[in-house]
Amino acid sequence: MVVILSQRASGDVEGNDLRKAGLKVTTPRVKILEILETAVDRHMSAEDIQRRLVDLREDIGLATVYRVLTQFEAAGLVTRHHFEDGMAVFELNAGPHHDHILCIDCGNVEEFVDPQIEERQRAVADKLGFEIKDHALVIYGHCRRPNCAHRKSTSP
Amino acid sequence: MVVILSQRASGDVEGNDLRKAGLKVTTPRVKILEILETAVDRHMSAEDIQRRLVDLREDIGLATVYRVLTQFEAAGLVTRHHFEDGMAVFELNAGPHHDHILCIDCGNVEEFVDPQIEERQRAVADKLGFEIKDHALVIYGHCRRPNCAHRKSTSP
DNA sequence: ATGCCTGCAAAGCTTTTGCAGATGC
DNA sequence: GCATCTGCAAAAGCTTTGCAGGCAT
Repeated sequence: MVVILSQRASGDVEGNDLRKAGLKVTTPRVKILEILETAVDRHMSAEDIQRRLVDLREDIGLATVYRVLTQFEAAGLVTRHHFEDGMAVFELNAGPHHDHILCIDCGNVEEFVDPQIEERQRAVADKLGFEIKDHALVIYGHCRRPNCAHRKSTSP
Repeated sequence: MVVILSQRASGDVEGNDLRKAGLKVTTPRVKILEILETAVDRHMSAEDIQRRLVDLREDIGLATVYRVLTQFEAAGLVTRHHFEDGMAVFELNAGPHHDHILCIDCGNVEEFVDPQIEERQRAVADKLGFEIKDHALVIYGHCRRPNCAHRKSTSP
């Protein structure tokens, strides 16, 4: 017996996500969603994504990338982060909330959740009389990856 | 007996801070430092500061404000934050490290430190093999100030 | 068929930079 | 007096918007 595990025509699952979000299923949207789903680095800037599109021989303008990402954000499909380098990065919303720790040298981004931190934040907000809507915790540091400082050397 | 508590000619303390930072004591620098020291809201954007300068009848260009703030940042006098609204805000470095909680409605920013959060961050970084250089935690929410939603109504 | 999308180009916003004149030391 | 600093204007980078044509439904 053979079980077909991932019978997914191109645009199938993505199409459903898009339709659920009330968006027409178009090439730019499907492609961008695919890129975000299959990205090695889950945190991409608009330019990163467009570079990827160019690689894939997709003729999609940067303006469209921004428009699509903004729509995705509104639909809750992606989250927009502003790390300290000014440029916005987008991340597919899969799995629950998490925070980020990123390497100053190579740009490596890792995700984590710490229940105690989450808990203490609620306590702090409570004490100060705030009703938490959202929060962003980013730790900056140096990672110990073998190929770290990679980006440092290629773009000095 | 009379003790003179704050015998500070204009530019006195600021001048020392500036000289210590290796910066010439000039009008723009002194004024901007004064504004940051006396600000009700310790977190100001470049534009906020320039508006203040205009109020004080100081003819100082926005470019200079940015230049001075960048120098102050390099000298460790101020910290530049990028909250999620895109515009950078600057804060005078007084007192130890702290995190921020800010109101989505009125822009009210409060500061806090939570030893447990700090501690857990070190633990997380350690587990993931990062050497922490810095971190930014911002909680976004709704505050319960009597005059909250103030900014919401003035700039809709 | 029609109303939502896209590409292109142009504008918008914050921030930076070049240059000639001004200013602190 | 000389190097540093400032003001102005122009440029730069990221992101958004206007418009005419294209595409999904």
